[in-house]
Amino acid sequence: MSAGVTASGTATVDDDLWSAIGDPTRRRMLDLLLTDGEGTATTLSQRLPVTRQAVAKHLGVLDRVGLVRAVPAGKEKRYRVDDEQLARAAAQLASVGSTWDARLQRIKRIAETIHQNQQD
Amino acid sequence: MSAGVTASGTATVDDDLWSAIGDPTRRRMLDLLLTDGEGTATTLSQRLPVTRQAVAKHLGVLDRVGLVRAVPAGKEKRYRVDDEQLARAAAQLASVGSTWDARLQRIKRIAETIHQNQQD
DNA sequence: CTGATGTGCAACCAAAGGTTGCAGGAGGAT
DNA sequence: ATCCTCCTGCAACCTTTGGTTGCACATCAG
Repeated sequence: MSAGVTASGTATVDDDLWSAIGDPTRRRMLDLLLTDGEGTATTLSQRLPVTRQAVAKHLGVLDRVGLVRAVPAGKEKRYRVDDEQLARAAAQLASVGSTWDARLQRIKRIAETIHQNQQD
Repeated sequence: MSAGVTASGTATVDDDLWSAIGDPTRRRMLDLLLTDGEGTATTLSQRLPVTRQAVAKHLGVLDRVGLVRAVPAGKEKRYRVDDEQLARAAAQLASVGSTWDARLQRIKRIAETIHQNQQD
């Protein structure tokens, strides 16, 4: 059930990764993990408007796509961001963004060309 | 129902816009609209693995956040991408991506500093 | 051992993406 | 005007997913 390529075959985006970072709560969790260095389901839930169990599920999702790694420490289970995977995710975000920008530019350019030709 | 700022107060991301572009089907619809220039619920659904009704709902969402604009043309209702809004969305994607990158860099730098201090 | 604290699992709820089915409006052909 | 076709819009329904509550189990501190 992974993904690959969009309908137009340009973006080459991993849908699993996207849906993982598409959720606002998960994005905030990543933010917290980045700033704090690490965190458990309990500590994260204290700084978020959701319950510990919800956070635990999200951590499961993030762990499954590899954005986060669990480090069991006795009683608790500390989670830390996987740098490489997050970098990959960030790259994909930037990629899609710049793809859109590029197309918008191209469209604008074409529009201007048409405008010029009509003036001839 | 808008949004604003993440838990750490850094990103300033519009959650409505994010959730709009977070859906893979909607992203592909935007792709198609960008490449084709315009499209109706029917034409888009023909090039996507979902039904016309599903596409119509997505167009509703995209229209609500302003990423797309409807242009009634007699029998059919043509949709076109709103350039400014999509540019805004692209900027936000790039913003979050670069924020993550920056934090990863900072963490890496700190780690290296600690490593150095330990060697003293 | 006893009491906190942290985790894990299960049942349950609501919202969202998706489907089928059907009624209705706009054009083209006769 | 009529009929047929095509596209849209609305409603009911299913499934997944983000979220909750509740409870059982494990681990550390006293």
